[in-house]
Amino acid sequence: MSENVDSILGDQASVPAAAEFARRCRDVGLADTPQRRVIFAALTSSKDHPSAEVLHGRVKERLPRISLATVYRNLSLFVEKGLVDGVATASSHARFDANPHKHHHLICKSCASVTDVYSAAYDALGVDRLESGGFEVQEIKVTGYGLCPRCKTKETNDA
Amino acid sequence: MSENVDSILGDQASVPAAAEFARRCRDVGLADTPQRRVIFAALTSSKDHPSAEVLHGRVKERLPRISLATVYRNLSLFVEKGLVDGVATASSHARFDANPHKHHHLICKSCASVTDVYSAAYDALGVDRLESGGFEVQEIKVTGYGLCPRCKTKETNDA
DNA sequence: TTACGAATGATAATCTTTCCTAATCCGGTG
DNA sequence: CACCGGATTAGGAAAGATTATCATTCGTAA
Repeated sequence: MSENVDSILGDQASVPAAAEFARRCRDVGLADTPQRRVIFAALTSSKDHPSAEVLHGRVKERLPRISLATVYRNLSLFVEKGLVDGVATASSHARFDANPHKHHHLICKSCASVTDVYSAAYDALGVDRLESGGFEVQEIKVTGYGLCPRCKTKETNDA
Repeated sequence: MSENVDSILGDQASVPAAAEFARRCRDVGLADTPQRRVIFAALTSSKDHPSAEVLHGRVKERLPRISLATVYRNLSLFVEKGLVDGVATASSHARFDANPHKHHHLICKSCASVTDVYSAAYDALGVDRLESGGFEVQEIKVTGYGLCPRCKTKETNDA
């Protein structure tokens, strides 16, 4: 493991950033590995929103032997632990409904079930409260993540 | 094509529903095919939010020869045309950022680019305006879909 | 430094999308 | 109401993307 892991962030920032990352890993119960340092650093220095594959390409410049699976695995872990933010753009692994009324969704983090919800308060805000920088917003989706009633009681009993 | 396409919805409802579906297809420029009728009917009669694969299983009871690709293709078309609603539950085809500030996303329907946005108005509403039926909401994501500045000017020129 | 649990890399399995060709749908005609 | 022609669609297979598995290596705390 001889690559200079930190230089992605630039040499001044690298040492504090590495220490900060190590601390955040410890906080959420993840080991501080070179691969994770590089993945996180590459994402931090990305201005776009790269996909796992694109990020893998960037990371490989520093760690040529890193596996694509490692990138997928850790991005997903980072999202789960709240270290990074993920957006699903395409329809993959999607779930569908034909409910014709305007509604939003609640997704259970534990069992992945989906529930329809209605919220006049959110609908009232509308599109223009989210527009910025010339982006024309046509539709807004609000999604809540948490625990469905069934999983909530289950978690309580486990603890 | 001898299967009884409409009976999924029950015999009383079937005839009006079929005509209604044909009309909606015409409105959005899609041909009215047996496969689409069955897919849509199966989704309409589903109380859960089935995935493409699950729905394919249900549809196959009526059209045993229907291809999984057809189900994926048409669900995606239905979402695009607004006939049904889709939710991305897993991380597939996801895009990532390490922006540590609370933010939401704008997704361009044309080029799929992702932009960060901040909205005090939406953040102010908070979690409880979306809770219902005992679901414990821990986090809310607001996503806007539309046209980014670059694609907006492009569309204008095309038309 | 050691020992144990966790993470990586490689590959296989799974899921989703795309491509290509033959069949089907739709509007206008006879 | 059956038929024709152009455009759209379905099926099947192949490509692409994501996830799971497993032996080996690594990180961490004592």
